[in-house]
Amino acid sequence: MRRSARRPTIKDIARRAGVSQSAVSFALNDRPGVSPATRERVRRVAEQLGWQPSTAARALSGEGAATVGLVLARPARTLGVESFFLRLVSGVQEALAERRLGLLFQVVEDVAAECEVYRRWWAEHRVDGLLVVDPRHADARPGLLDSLGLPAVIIGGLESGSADGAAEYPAISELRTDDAGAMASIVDHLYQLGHRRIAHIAGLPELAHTRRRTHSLREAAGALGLTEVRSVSTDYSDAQGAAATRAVLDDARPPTAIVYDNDVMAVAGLAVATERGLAVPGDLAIVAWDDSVLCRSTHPGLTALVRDTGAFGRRAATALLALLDGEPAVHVLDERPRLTPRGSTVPLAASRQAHGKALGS
Amino acid sequence: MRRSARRPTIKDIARRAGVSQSAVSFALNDRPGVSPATRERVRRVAEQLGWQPSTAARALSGEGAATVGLVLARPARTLGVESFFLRLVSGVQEALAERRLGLLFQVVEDVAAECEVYRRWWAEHRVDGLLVVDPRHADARPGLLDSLGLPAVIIGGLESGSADGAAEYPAISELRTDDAGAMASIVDHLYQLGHRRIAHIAGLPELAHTRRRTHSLREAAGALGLTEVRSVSTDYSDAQGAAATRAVLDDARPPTAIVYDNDVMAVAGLAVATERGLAVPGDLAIVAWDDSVLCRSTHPGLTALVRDTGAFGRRAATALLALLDGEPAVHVLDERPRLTPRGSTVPLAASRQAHGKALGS
DNA sequence: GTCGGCAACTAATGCGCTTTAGCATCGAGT
DNA sequence: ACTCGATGCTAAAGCGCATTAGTTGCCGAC
Repeated sequence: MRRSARRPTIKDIARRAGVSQSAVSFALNDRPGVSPATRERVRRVAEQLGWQPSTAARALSGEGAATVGLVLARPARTLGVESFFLRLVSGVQEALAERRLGLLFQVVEDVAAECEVYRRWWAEHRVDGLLVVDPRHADARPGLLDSLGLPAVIIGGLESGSADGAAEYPAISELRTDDAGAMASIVDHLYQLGHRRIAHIAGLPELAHTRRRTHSLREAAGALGLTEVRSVSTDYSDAQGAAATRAVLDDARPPTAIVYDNDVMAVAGLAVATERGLAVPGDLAIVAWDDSVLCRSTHPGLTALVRDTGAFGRRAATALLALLDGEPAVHVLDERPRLTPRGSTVPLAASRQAHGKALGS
Repeated sequence: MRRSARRPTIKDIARRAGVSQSAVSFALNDRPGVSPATRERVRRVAEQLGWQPSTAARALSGEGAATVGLVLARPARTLGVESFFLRLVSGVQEALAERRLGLLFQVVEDVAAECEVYRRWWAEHRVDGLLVVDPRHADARPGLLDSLGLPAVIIGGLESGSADGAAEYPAISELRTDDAGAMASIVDHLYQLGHRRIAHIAGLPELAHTRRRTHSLREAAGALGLTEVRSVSTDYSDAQGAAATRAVLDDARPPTAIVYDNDVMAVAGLAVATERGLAVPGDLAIVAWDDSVLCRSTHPGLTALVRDTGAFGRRAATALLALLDGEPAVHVLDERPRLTPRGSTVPLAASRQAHGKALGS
């Protein structure tokens, strides 16, 4: 078995450059105390040897682990089609790469396990900061991370209420999604198409954004004088999406438009509608929250709320970098997603009015 | 700004337990040299203090970084619906969790960047081993990792040819997918349904498994005396899947069955068929390689090749753990995925024979 | 009764790096 | 001429752990 090549250390560089180790350290970290000539020479030797600082040694001497963590708490069952995360992570990495930060990623079953991971990572000195996803109502994680002194960015934002721009915790930022604005744009869109009865097939009720969307639907509908709106919560799965669709369609006064909290359920809902002989968009309009290839592959294509998930991740990571640099925590609102109309919602004039039954009062 | 609580160290434990630091180290690492009583006492103190070994310190004293790496080389554009990876990673973590190993995850644009990441991780001492995905024809990565002395598991396996069980590199294992067996089962299934002209909408041509599948299709078809089979390669996107579908359907003698290398393209292909007025499965049978919610949400449901991706990831991680323990590299063949028939392929008797045109000669 | 040998520990070293303290050297100021 | 203060460097300590080389105390063997 061939031995692995030894990694070069600053000692090797020092020897080759004919200086002390500390001089090398100064030179490579842009610290004063070395002449420009020496600095340049050391740099060249380091380059030539392919030297990279050992993160372990750096971490040990107090520099931090050069790593941020991201834990995804999802039961394995729910990991279905999840285009969101990979794109988010991809964006995150773009921002992290500039600082050569690594991303420690873990999938766990639930939030309790997630908290354990945070504790362990903290004690093990593994991460400098965290990206927290799927914020929940009365979320215990920000408090925990604050007490551990780990900077973090809450991706998605916590509650709807405290949009004050002030930080509750000194080292925990929030990147909020504009759920209220997005929901308003959906409701407006549907209203203008003539819809008066709207159902919202939501995701997990404990998630903060589910609560925000549910709340915003009621607000937006109220502003337009609509009373026949309802939200039903699910676990985001196609099965529950289909079941919820059947439930709302079985209503005495069924909705003429359904808003789904993810693409998977929207597609499942479309299947249910087809199964029942309901024409989409003629008898039922469908809107999906979050676009993906699914929304484009169906017949008709599904009107969807499009956001640039990569950019979202990039902004979240950038916010974390700012925290790591010691800047104060911020609460920022992300840009509003755009509603992209497709075949599943169509102006009244173009829809099959002839049926008469298509739209509510 | 509140200071973060100090992490307990082995020194704290030593002080509280009234022994030396080395005794603590021995006690906690199950090394001889301490009495059972002392060992127990030290353990209790450690527990009480919530002590966890600092990975940085461990790594520095030669114990490895307690981390494995996984790099995904995909242009951001291609990160569409990718249920496979999250499930794979989820499985990987289950196996890693037992040893408290972390997973360093990175998304990059291409294989060149991937290799750079490997080099950097090696130099930075960040990982003990790697999981390599998307193995390619004439892949440079195994050679690189071997020269760096980093153990690795090639997920999916390299070439079809060298099924000799022997390892080319001493610390690089392969977990092969049984593409040949799976393709044979698909072809058999279609053959028994009466199909004689089969098209294969493949993925990226440079991927090893694409080559294996393409090759296996020819083999399996040849064994049954079928000559009218073809493979078309794509980038896995819905767009190219649809385009390839149109291309093969435009053929003078179009296929009566299409096998898609992923679920996204299969759904896109179904949409194309519907668009053209082709009945599925009457006029065209569709098989998807890899199941997901997509295949279940369409009408008809898509016959798919189902594999337990979580278990696959678990096996890969387990193979890596074995390597890290110093066991020799192995080349193992993973279990054959099961073909799950759904509405998109139906026995001849049940399909719309009346049309006559449904099946080829 | 002495000594080898073992059990149970402690002391000390090193991993690769950052950082503080220390040490020459040199030019400028008085 | 001698000091002062930069400047450019080296020596050494320390981060938290594993590990190797002692060090003690005790028991059995001779």
